[in-house]
Amino acid sequence: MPELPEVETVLRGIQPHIEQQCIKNVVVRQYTLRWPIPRDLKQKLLGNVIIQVERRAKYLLLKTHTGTLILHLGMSGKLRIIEQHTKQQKHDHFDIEFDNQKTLRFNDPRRFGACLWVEENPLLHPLLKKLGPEPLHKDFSGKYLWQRAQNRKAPIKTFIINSQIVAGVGNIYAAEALFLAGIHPDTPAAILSLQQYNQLAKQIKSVLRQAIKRGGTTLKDFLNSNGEPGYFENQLKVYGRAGLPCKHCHSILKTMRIGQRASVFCEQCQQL
DNA sequence: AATCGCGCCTGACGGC
DNA sequence: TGCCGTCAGGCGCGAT
Repeated sequence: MPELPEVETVLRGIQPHIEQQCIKNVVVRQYTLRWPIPRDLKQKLLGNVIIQVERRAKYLLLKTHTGTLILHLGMSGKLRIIEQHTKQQKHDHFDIEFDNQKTLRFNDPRRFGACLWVEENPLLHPLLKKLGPEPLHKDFSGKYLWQRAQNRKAPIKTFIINSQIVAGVGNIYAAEALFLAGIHPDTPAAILSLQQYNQLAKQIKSVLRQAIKRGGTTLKDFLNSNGEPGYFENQLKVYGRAGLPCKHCHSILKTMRIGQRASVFCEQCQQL
C-alpha cells in the first residue's frame, strides 16, 4: 500500500523517463477509478510535454504547459515505465506513450487510485488544498503537532494519519513512528506533551527517510516503476508483526482497531 | 469544528 | 473444487 516513501520511490523511478518528453498517445481502458478519468484526457495530453514531476503528499503531479495530471495510487496502484507494445495485463487501466518510446502504464486492481486533470494551480484543487505540511519539510515539527493537538480527543494514531494534520503518513509509518517514539497508539492526542511530540515528529521524519532510502516497503503488492520490490519491510518493527515478539523487548506485539484500522504496538515499549 | 462510520474495489485466505 | 464471508485499507463524504 503506497504511502509517502513508496510514492516518492515511484516519482524517482518515472521522472528520468518522462520529464521533457512529449506525449504521443494515450490509451484508456478503464475510466472508472475512484473518480472517473476525464473522457477528454487524450485530447488534453496529446502533444503536451511533461515539464516537471512533483509529489505532494501521496499525489503525483505531472506538469505540462496547459495543465497538470494528478495521479494517486490508492491502495494497490502501480505505475510502471515499460517499452511500448508490452503486452497488457489485467487491471492495466491506462497508458501514456511518449516520443522516446517509453510508456507510463497505470495498473490498479482495487481501483482506489485516481487520474485527474486540472488546468489551474493543482495545489488549489479541493483534494490538495487542505493537506497539512509535508512531514519531511522543516515546517513540520513537534511544536506544530502539539499546537494542532490541543483539544483533540482522537487517538494519536488517528491524528497522525489525518492528512490535514500531516500529509502522506499512512497506517504503516504511523505504527512505526509511534513505536519508535514509545507512544501508545490509543493515547488521546491532546494529552501528549510537547516533548513527546518532538520525539514523534523526529521519528516520523526518520522512518520516512529510511524507507525512501530503501525504496519503500513491499508487503503485499508494492513494486517500483521497474517492477522491483522495496526493501524496507525487514526494517519494520511492528507493522504486520502482530503476535510476533517485539524486536526491542521480546514481548508479544498486540493489535487493536483504532479508527477502523489495525494498529500493531508493543504494550511494554508503548505505554498509555 | 471534530469525529464517526460508510463505501468504493479486488484478491487472498480460512472454513465448510 | 467451489462458494461464501472476512479482511486489507486511502480517503472523501454525509451524518452527528
